[in-house]
Amino acid sequence: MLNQSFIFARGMTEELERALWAHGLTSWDLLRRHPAEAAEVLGAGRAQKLNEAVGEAQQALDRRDLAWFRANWPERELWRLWKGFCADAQVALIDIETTGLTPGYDQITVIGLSDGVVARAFVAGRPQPGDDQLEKFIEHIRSYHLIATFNGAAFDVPFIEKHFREAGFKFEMPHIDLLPPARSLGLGGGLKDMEKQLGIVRDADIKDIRGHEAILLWGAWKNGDANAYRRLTTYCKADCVNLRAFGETVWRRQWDKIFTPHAREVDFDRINGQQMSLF
DNA sequence: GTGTCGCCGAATTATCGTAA
DNA sequence: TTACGATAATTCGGCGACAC
Repeated sequence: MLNQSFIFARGMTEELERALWAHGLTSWDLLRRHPAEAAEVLGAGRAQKLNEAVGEAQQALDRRDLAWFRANWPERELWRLWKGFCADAQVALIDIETTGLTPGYDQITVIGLSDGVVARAFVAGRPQPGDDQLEKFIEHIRSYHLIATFNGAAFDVPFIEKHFREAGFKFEMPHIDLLPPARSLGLGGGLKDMEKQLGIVRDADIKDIRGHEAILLWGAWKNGDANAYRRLTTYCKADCVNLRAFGETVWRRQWDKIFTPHAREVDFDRINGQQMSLF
């Protein structure tokens, strides 16, 4: 959970964070209410600095300062924002289809955008009824507080920002790229391979589509094949919707790895830190 | 005060793997 | 097939502890 993390503060390490959790300081609130205990773990100077950093983060969270989190939260720990940063419906799950791999040379054909329940497709050229013009994407994305992708740090985000560069568009909200945290759990391959490893299933008619086939489907649609259009947009939207279950699983497994084994619950008021009990 | 050592974090470099 | 971010490995610099 976001407000149980201290790793964002300068000078913090995973070891120190675990030591805080093991001493019962398992949230921002507990840390701020028990500075003496924090000083026991970190030393007075570092504890004071951490307290200030937590206060700054809490203020940024209260005023929904997305830019603060984008600038100050360590990239490799952004997956922690999955819980506690904003409502699920404010997390934009994004996937794109393109004509190739090179931003600036290849073109975006479809952008899929989902809140995890429903998905819409923003399509280049002439979208079919029910879908939106590609250019409408930047209007819709502004209402979200967090974006999540698979390998989006290297692919989707630079592609989208390059496409909308002339409109002055850049993502202002924090971005969770689910690929690195999934890999650190021992999952391998691309998104579809990882989904299989996690038991996440797709509809039968699109389950075998891979990225390179999206290029062929786009070409077929340009030649008038309406079924290719339907398969392409369905595939793109399914990639987005599935990111919800994928992200939930990755987050849960990560949290169970780093937090659950180390954290202890302590009733500071009752026993003055003399006795601990396991969660 | 000076020099050495070890530790830690930051910066740099090389390699890997994924996206369509 | 290319670009780019993540990761691991390596290097560098700052700092404190210690001995002389």
